[in-house]
Amino acid sequence: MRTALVWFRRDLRHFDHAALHHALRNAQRVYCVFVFDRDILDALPGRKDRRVEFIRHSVSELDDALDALSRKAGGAGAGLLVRHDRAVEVIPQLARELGVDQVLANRDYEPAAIERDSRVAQALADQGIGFVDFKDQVIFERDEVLTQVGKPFSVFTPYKNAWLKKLDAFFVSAYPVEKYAARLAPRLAGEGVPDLAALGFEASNLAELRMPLGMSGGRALFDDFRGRIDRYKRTRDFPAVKGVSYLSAHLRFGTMSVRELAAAAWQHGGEGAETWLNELVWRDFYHMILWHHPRVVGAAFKPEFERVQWDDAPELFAAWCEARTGYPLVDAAMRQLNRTGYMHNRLRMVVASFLTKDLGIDWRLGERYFADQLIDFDLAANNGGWQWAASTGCDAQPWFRIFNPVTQSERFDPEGRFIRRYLPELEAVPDKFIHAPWTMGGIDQAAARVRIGFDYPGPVVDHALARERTLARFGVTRA
DNA sequence: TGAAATGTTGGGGCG
DNA sequence: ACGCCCCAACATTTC
Repeated sequence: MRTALVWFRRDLRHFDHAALHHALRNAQRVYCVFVFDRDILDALPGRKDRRVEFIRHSVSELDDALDALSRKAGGAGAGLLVRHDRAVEVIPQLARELGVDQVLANRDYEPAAIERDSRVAQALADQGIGFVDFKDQVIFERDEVLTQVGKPFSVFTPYKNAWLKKLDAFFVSAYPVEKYAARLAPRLAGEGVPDLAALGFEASNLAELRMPLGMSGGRALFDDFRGRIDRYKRTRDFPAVKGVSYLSAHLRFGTMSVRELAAAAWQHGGEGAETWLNELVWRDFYHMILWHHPRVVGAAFKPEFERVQWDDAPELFAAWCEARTGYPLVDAAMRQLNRTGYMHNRLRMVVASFLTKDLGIDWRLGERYFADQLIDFDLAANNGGWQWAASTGCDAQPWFRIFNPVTQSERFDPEGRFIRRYLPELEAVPDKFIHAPWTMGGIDQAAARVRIGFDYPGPVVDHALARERTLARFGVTRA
């Protein structure tokens, strides 16, 4: 192979990169491209989108990093080709213009991406250009971890056991790119990373959030987390505490390498690191499930749950989205999501349980809302998480397991610190009432300077009543 | 990666 | 001292 084109998608880094590694090793000249795909961008719900900014920033950092990588290896510098177009058209066109022999990319397991890649591969094949893809974004993919009878797992724990048993240094070793980096093609004249406006977007509040972006941001977050990983198991469920890694968006966009993270956790050992590694296994699990069962996009994994009749309750759904359910932990969580594009994982479970089991609303509506809002949105993990909470998924929680939003609040935000961070109107409410402020009498409300039903809503549903309705609703799955 | 209802046990108050 | 009752604490079952 003489020349190659590496197509970056959700792997926005210049290190430990499967496709880049293979391209540099096997071709004499390697071009790199990123496409702001109009098929994706044009379908986004708004013209302010934190993800587009995250990507744009990360692409820009990648562009610089490729240049530095080339120079360090004695090359003449390099850069990323950036296009704002339909990927299905521009990739084959660019490959032809550059005269490459092969296009290389890292595998994506989402149905739409599989369809896109197969169309690109066909168009390339028509021009006599090869297309190859590599495992990069997970540790084990597709059929790599199977049951003893050779079938894909649908229960997490045995999957995890098999996954851990199979793990060894080989599967987490990095794909080095330094040795042949001088083969990166020199930067072409007139190339550059478009600004946000050129992409048709406006600035969101991402800059004020001071979220660490790009490879450097992922690195900084991981360096910080390594110092806390031993406490992960004890602290991860408390949203007011800095207990989790905050690396989800970096795993989503590949600004960190999952191999490096898994290797570090594996080598570190101890219950904190093991618990965190477990979360990376969940990620592999849901990607594996999505690849084997693409029908979970839009349908319950367990068919009998398609019989569940969800309520059509647009007012309640709006109250959930807009953080005015009257349950402080739910509302604080939804405000965190709306304001930052992120939500703590414990709270994702709480609000998902609340939407499906307290409000009786179809999990697909919640899934779609998260898909629109989350900066770390990943189809496989989001769908898996929602179906888990709604009890419709593989290895989901049992349908009669219904979170009590007040108990969850008492348990995981005992002093209401997280609640007050996002609901300043409850600032002066005493701890005793912070989880269920509607239980305050007039005197207490006056003392707390909040009028329930005016400054802060009363509960939109009664939990005990909603629980009974949900048990009845799910009864249809029995027979 | 629950919660609520129901069942059991045992200490202490009390006639 | 004894039995009875209450009820908190814990365990088990059910959804």
